[in-house]
Amino acid sequence: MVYGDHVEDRPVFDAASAEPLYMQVADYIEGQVKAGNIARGQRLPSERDMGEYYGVAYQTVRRAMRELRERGLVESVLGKGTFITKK
Amino acid sequence: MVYGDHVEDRPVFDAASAEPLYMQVADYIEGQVKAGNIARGQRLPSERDMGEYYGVAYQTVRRAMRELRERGLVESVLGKGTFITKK
DNA sequence: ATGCATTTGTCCGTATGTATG
DNA sequence: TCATACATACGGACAAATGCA
Repeated sequence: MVYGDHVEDRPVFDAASAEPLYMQVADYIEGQVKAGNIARGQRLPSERDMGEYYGVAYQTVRRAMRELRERGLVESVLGKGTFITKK
Repeated sequence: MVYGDHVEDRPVFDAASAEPLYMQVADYIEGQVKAGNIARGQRLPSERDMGEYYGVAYQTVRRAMRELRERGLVESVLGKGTFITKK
């Protein structure tokens, strides 16, 4: 999947929420995977692209990715990208 | 020496290490020279071949060669190859 | 003299990792 | 949180020099 393809509406994240932005992003992506909208083994868009797409900063996406790595949902490979773990 | 001849086990480089990959490669080759496993004046395998052999990208090998040139351990000649300096 | 293969050299694009303000 | 910069790493493409048939 490439951002630009229309798969679902861009989610709206609330910077004023008690829930940190990066957590909202992480939860959203986890939800997309669990809903089957993002396949296992699939590569996510670059962190920079996700930042633009979601309207949040690069570092916020990085925090979200770190969160997802800790949850075991994704794996990041330097120079290649971030991938949804097989299971 | 050609890679394919068995001289020593392929080293395993750790992409997750704090030590950059190119530095690990450079250090390994310097170690091989100092250990006498690679002779002075000898030509190294091509940078592309070393990349395949070591499981790293061509540009990463190039970076390692630059490091070794700066250390004075090797000299590169366009069209010919990279050679271990006499001293 | 003319190709052809080999090798180093250069550049670009993409991506993650780290650090700073 | 955001913006920016730099380092590291990979992949592809092309150029330049060398050597050989």
